[in-house]
Amino acid sequence: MQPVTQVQAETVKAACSNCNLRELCLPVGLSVGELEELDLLVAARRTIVRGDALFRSGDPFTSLYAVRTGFFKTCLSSADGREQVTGFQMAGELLGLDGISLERHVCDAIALEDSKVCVIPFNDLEELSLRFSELQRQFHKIMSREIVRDQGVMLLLGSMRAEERLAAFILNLTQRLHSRGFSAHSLVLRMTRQEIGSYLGLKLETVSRSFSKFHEDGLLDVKQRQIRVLNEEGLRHIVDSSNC
Amino acid sequence: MQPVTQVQAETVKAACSNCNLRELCLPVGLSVGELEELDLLVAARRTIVRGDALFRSGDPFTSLYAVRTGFFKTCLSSADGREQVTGFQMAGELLGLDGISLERHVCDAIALEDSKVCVIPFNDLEELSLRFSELQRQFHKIMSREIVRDQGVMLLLGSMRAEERLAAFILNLTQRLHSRGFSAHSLVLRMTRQEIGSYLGLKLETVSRSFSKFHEDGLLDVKQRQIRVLNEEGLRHIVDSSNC
DNA sequence: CGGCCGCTTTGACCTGAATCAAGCGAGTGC
DNA sequence: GCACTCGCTTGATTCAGGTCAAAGCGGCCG
Repeated sequence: MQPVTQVQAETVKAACSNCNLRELCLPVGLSVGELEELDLLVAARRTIVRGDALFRSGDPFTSLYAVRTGFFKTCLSSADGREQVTGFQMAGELLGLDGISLERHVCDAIALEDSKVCVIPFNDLEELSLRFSELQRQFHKIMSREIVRDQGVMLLLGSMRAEERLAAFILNLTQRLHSRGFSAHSLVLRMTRQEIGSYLGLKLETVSRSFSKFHEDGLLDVKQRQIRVLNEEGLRHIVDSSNC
Repeated sequence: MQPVTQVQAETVKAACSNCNLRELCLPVGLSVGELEELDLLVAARRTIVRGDALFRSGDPFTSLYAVRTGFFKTCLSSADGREQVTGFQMAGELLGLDGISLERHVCDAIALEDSKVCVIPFNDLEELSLRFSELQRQFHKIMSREIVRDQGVMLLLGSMRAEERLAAFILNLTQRLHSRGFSAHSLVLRMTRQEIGSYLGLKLETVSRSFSKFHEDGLLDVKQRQIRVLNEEGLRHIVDSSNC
């Protein structure tokens, strides 16, 4: 089996076909044969140390990146210096979709902890998805999911109040962590209050105060970045109790 | 030429290959032969009268829609009754991308004036784009553009003040209308203050007050829904004068 | 060990936008 | 032509969240 023997140890371990993230990532629904071809395509890995950029706004777009381990933020900087965190990405999530449109990235992707990504050369991916309709379909679903996610954030930013936003954010994080095999109740925030605030359209003080409020109300245990959800139902109730 | 003779008069007129929107729409970059195949695919048109839905949240997803004439809003309704307008679409823009992910639409698309759309069966589109890499590429770019657009809205909602949001909105509308051959200075709003407010995360009174302010300051001529941009540079200055 | 620095919390105060309320204007139907 | 409705404007008031300021908490490095 040439394809396997010619790659290095780390790479073999990281192949899509035996990656424990494959049910969350691009390979969903692919056959064994298709997976093997995808393995060939996703040859390169990259390690990004905390604080470094995977790509920056203006960089030529060549590849998509699948997060293997670690945690990222994406942020948009407008001409006048405004910065908006547009998302946080964890294992199994795809980065770089923004770049397809203009063949340049339009946002920055910054590692919030030491991270590893699989590099997916986009031309190769497009070519492969000309042959594998399942891959094409899965890729379209991923892009569409991103659009739906963004619209959800628009709903949050456009119509929720501070505590509702934070509650929704925490629930979203725990749910995503849970589906990756982590606890549904305990989490360690990888981002600052500032970054949470930017994402949620709030100032860091407001984020901090809302955390304190949740703590007082027995919904959360908050110790700096260590969060423990004590009353998930209560959080859920905050999110959709708004206009009643 | 069978393909042409077998379709009806209206349809011939509306074929992608001689549609005046083709430079804005899906066919960008396609060859003549590819365009002809696309014509066959986009067989159906639909007329939607003002106030009616093209699709609604929960509807099974079967097709994308390209706006031929008219004007739409898309809006997301959350479980608890919140409503958020997530976008306004005009000629040449694609509707329905949200549905790919779950094979159901997750938002409503409502016609704000009597409108016509081309119906693009999604399975056929995916199949055709297995054969035409240019079509596939163009489709990916359109999806990516939508992601970038949504992130721009997130920036707006997350970090701009009321008047900045409205100024950005007006500039965006005029720019899109202009690139469709309309005046860059005069426009007729197809949506209510309420709908603008929902899109911008503001209450209708705030939208109205901001319009009045722009009028006082000589930036706009506002007569109900008739808008005339008097000082585009001034509007632009408002948008990016925020945090200086 | 001690001091520095970045992040977070908390308090006091301020303000931009929401809310509440009234009236206007333009279409629409009778 | 008149009443009705719907959307828009404008004013008065309120309040959620922003701003400014100070102090606490770790972690890191010399």
